[in-house]
Amino acid sequence: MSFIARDNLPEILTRDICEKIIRNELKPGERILEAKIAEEMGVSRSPVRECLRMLEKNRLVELIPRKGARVTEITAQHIEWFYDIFEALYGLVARKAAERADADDLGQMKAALSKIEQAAVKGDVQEYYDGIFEFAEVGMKSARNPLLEQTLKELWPSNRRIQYASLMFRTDELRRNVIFFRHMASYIEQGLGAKVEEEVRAYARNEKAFALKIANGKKKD
Amino acid sequence: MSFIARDNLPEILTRDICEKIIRNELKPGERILEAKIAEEMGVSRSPVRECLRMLEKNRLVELIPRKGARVTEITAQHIEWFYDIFEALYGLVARKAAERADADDLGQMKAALSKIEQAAVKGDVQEYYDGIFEFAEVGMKSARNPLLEQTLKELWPSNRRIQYASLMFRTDELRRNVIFFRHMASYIEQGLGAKVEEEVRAYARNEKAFALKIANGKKKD
DNA sequence: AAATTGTATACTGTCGACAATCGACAATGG
DNA sequence: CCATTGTCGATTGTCGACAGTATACAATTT
Repeated sequence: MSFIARDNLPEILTRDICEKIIRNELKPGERILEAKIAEEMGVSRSPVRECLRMLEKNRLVELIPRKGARVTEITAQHIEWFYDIFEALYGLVARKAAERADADDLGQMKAALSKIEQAAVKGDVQEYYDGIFEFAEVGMKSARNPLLEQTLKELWPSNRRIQYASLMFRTDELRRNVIFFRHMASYIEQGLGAKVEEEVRAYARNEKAFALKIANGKKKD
Repeated sequence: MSFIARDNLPEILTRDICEKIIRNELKPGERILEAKIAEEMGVSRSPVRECLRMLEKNRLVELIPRKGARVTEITAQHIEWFYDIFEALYGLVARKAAERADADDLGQMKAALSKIEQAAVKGDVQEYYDGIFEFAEVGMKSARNPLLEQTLKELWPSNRRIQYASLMFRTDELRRNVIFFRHMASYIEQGLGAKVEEEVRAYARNEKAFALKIANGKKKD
């Protein structure tokens, strides 16, 4: 009765390295050697290569032909670039979700919302972020655009990477941000597309400003 | 003195298959067998596998673990999904381009514009599309957001695939669309971000409607 | 000493072979 | 006759080996 994860090797490797990059254990600019990873994980280079392609799709590594893989940089500029796209795409998600969410979607959204609220009260940053991603996931599902969903999910690791840096500075912000989510859920329920879109965009700009403040605040490290 | 293309194998394969999918020589839903491609192209399966990952990034094939690759479907829904994203992201490109384009950018943009205008007059659809993509490329460069650029370029093959279907129906439309591009160029030059953005979004909605009309017009085929 | 060339070596790119898995169809039992 | 299980062929997943290329460093020249 073995419950061996029947996930394939490349995905396991990807998750592992992904996490290391997000947690900044693998530093920006650092080289990733196929053979080294392969040996560390006890597999051959083939699955490692596929894993690197996936990480490239997630913008966590940069693949240069015949030169190998490097962990991507993440400067203030990168953060700006990311959030500008974030704003546009989640704005779209929000608007469409308001148009198309059904009762089931709304139920899940409220569940995610209360998770966020409780986490904010407790000051549990980890659970707070879990809740946010859950909320976002329901939103994407409600928007009924799988291509958009896929595109955003590929950016998800970048998002987590950016947020990770500001995790410990966040505790005070949580309560303020909860308000955004309440508004979003409410507007979506009422089908107010334009309003949610603006709410989400405002949230994105807010997040961007916060992430930039942190990034600039610690030039060292 | 051999002028062998020193591009790597995977890219050559990718271009080849990419073109076949766009031209509908490989049909939606059709399976792509690694071994078959490998033999046809006289290479081993390794480069073919990498090529398939790239095609997946471009949304031209779908990769299902242990089941292989299939050419993605492209229904009216897919077209809607695509253009909704197109509208949001190119809207962003346009706005940022208006903020950031320099004299050099504007020069290149005008060159692309006159290429488009001439092609429209001649009714040369191929050159028209070349011009459009050139215009879009300058726009993306001007927007100074490499992440956005990368994201959009990954969607580029999908764009071409959708357009390909309507290529032959387009001749009349060209002149009308040229007006859009004139406006865009002009607004960008004047730095009118909000105006270009709206112009681009209108253009996207226009394209979407056209592509949908074609797609619905020929349920057969 | 600075610039250039040569050379070793550490990688990535590609290959062919083998293992694991899936799907279809046949065999078996109810 | 239907459902279940077994088997086979086709196809993907993984591997280790070798080929080819970039990089760092030493040797050579100016």
